[in-house]
Amino acid sequence: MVTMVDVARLAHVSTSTVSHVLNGTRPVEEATRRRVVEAIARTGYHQDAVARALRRARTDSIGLVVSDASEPAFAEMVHGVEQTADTHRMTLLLANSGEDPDRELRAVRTLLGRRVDGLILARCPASAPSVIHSIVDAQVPAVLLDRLYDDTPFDQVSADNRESMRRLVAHQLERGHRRLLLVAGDTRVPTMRERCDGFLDATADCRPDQVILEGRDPAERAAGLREALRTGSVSCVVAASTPLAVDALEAIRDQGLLIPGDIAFATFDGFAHSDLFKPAITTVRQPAFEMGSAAVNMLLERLRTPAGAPRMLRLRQTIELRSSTEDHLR
Amino acid sequence: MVTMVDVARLAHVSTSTVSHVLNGTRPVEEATRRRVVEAIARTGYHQDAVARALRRARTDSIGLVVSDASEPAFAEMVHGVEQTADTHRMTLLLANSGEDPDRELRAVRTLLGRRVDGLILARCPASAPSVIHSIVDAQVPAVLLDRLYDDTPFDQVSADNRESMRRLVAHQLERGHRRLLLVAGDTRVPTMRERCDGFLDATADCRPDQVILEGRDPAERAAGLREALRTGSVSCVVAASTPLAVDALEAIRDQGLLIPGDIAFATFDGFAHSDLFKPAITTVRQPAFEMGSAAVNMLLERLRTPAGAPRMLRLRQTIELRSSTEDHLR
DNA sequence: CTGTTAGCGCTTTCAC
DNA sequence: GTGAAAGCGCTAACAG
Repeated sequence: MVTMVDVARLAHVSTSTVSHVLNGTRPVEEATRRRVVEAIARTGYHQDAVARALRRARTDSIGLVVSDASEPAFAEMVHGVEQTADTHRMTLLLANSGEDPDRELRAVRTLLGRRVDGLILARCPASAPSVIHSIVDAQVPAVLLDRLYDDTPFDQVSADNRESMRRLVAHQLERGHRRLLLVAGDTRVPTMRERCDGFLDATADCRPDQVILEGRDPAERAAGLREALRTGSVSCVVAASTPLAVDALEAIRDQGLLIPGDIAFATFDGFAHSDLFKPAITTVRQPAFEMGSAAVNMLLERLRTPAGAPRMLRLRQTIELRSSTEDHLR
Repeated sequence: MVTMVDVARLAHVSTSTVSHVLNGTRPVEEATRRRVVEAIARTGYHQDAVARALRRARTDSIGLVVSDASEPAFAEMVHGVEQTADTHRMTLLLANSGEDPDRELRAVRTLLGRRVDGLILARCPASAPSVIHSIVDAQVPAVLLDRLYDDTPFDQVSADNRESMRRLVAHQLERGHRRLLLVAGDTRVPTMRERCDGFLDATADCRPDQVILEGRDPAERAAGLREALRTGSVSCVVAASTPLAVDALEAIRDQGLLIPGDIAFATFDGFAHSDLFKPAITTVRQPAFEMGSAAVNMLLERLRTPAGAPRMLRLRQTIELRSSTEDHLR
């Protein structure tokens, strides 16, 4: 392996000069500089980021732990994080907890051990408190992404889930729906909790018939859906996330019901290219890429100014109205 | 920061004993071991992976460079890579070239500088030859994923694109289609080239009317599609990837044509949850997750036994037949 | 079974 | 404007 020593020898300078040429950390006479650059080219030298990191005590890298890389919304966030990190010449270390608290803790510890300069975290339900302690102990800045918690000393980035759901449901109420079903999912997940609260906000006044289907077990959910749909006590279904929407759509299809003819339907996060397919589904869309991007920016800002109270950023979601909620079109 | 020296002092042993306890690299008397473990707990010590990597000259990490993280197929591959890397206690460094050769080269160099133990690469079109040179020079094992090249000394993992396309198109010919349109996309990308070749294989014998729409410019593609569809000279459209399918579906919709009534349609890679939406699209599905997984396994194997000829692995794709090609259902 | 010690390749004082 | 040298925290001979 070719090291700075080889370059220095060839250029008849010290390693410190090579280092300063490489990093532009102090003035170097043009002639010297040129000899060094030349020597680097001849030897094919490349800086060793590991040694550099050890010496400088920073790695120019950030760690990202997501709870479920297979969900499109998270994939987009990962993309946003990668892109923005790259812009700032930071390398991304990616880990996936798969919604498993143990794996999450292991991932966080691994990344801390690798001395990432900062950490971005979409925590999983039942996330261990030691995750937070580990990060605090390591004195590494972190930002929580999407899944927000009250009790943390960290910056946070999320979307206006509660308000978006309130508006979505309010709209359905305006259209005259009085028998609503919310497929709420695992409300231990803050995002889901917020969406659920938004639903309650919307229905608080006019108090329509409503069923809220909580719980994380898909089989149980399917049964609940079947039951609710069969009795015909529902005119509008709202799913709080894509996987929940899949379950709901399957149940609706299996029940032989038509959207929007028999039942109105809307979801959060949704599906790609909804405009190309039927039913075209009304969707509350997260600015997932931007959320990832914002998380990186917050992290880098915090790296510059470690002091100060934790910040919280809520990005606006957009409601894409489509024919699945246009039941007069039937 | 607490280091091994602190632990050693507290446990009244040398740092080498601490190291050996930590890594299990030599027998340590039970009483000593316990003292060390105790001291580690008391101090809250965590191994510094950076220092360790520098000393051992391996990082227990692998680098992944994908060409477009926003395509679902790639997102799945990333997921497969992450999962499998994690199983082997390897950390994943992720970079995204965004189909830009310069960014790709930069990403590869960055990852090599970080001394990844191996590299997985989905190269972009017009990928620079220096990408390969850099990797060879660094003597880092690599495996090419999805996008395959003849001229490389690396292991490769892909799918049987050519054969799958041949079968897909043969099926359409059997159904009586004689006016075919292939939306082939950027055939500089090997994957696209292979799919295109499979199309030619299938039509070689019976020589139906066929149009092959190549090119990477979306606007140009849209114009070509409009033209081909307007003249009514097409009874079956095949798209070679998801983005191409999007363009095609938009054109078909804008032309007021119905699938499968007016026109049969099939695509590669496709959309998530195709069974929930209309038109339900016949799709050749890549085992994307498995491809990522296989790439990691090949890489680790190569790490163990660096010698030997490059291997090539082709995973089987599956053809999911749906109603978009069932034109008798009209 | 355990300790001493020489670095891994780099950055950064400090001195000239 | 440049160089000498001291480590960053760890592993792995080597020696006992």
